[in-house]
Amino acid sequence: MTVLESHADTALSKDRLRVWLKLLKVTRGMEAELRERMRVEFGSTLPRFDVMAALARHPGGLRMSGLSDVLRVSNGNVTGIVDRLVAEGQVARAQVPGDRRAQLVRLTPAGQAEFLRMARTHEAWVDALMADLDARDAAALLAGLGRLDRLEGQL
Amino acid sequence: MTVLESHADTALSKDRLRVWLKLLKVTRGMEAELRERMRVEFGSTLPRFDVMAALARHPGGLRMSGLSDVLRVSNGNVTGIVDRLVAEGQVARAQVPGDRRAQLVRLTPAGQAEFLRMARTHEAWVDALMADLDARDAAALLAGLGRLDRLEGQL
DNA sequence: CATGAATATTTCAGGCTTGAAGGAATTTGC
DNA sequence: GCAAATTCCTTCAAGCCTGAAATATTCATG
Repeated sequence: MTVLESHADTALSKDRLRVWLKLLKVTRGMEAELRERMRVEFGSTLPRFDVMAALARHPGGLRMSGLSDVLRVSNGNVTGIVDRLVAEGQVARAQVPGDRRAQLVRLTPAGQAEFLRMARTHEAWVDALMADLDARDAAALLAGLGRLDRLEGQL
Repeated sequence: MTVLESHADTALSKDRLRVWLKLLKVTRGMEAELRERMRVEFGSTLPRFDVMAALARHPGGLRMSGLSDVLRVSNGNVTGIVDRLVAEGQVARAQVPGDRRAQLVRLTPAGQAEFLRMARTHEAWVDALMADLDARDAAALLAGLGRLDRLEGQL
């Protein structure tokens, strides 16, 4: 950091703030659109879809705390979402042999089928929402976002 | 769109999905960090800060529906947040002369002072969280995000 | 001017989210 | 083997958020 940058409110500071505001705007906008479509098309929600996606990537199942870690969401939150998925029959809880505290959560066959249906559609939605992005734009965004992602980990 | 791109799951599709997932991860991560700091440092929240920021940019005040438009949040949501800000003394509701349906919401002097304090700190937090971003990165991100922002408006 | 349409806001149910507190089971250290 | 610390999960209060319904007021039109 040079002397010229050592005070707040440099041009760079302002640009970073602008990036943050745009990041928020774009992410919230896309999320709102995807949430609405999820609701109308599947009668589901993004958090439920996220849980199912995590379970789909772990065919052996995940513990509640495993879900909490993977999704970076509080434990209590996972409890509520899994409760609803169980009520819908998309997911099942099972005992963990050696540990009576833990629960293993797995997609049911119905949940697996439904997830595949949702995942394909969801991917197409994202693709359409990002239609303006060519391979170059995507690479540039991934690079920039990668920097932000790395820095956060350090906190 | 060329013939090669006319089926789902092209490399570009995958890249777009990757961008979306990273966007979500970075935004959620930063938001969680900012939320926590807002809570600890100011006993406040991002939604309340957003409302105050909108009002700070409109010294004449905003109607409830104006806030709803600017923040892109539902009407009912604004009601609750403004209720809390009123209870805290940061914001006041006033009658609109010609229209007894409407409410004009304004920052109180205390709310204005508190907002300035929060805004300065918030900007510094964002700056620090994005320390890895140089002017070039910021410009690239703004450009890429701008494309996503534009496309959404078309929905 | 009356009445039906449009507008501004609130209320509500349902769901997501957190942080904190609590209960149950396991692990650790002596 | 046992007490203390840790781990796993749930519960809870408070807040945010949406979409839909209800209320109140204003506008438009005949």
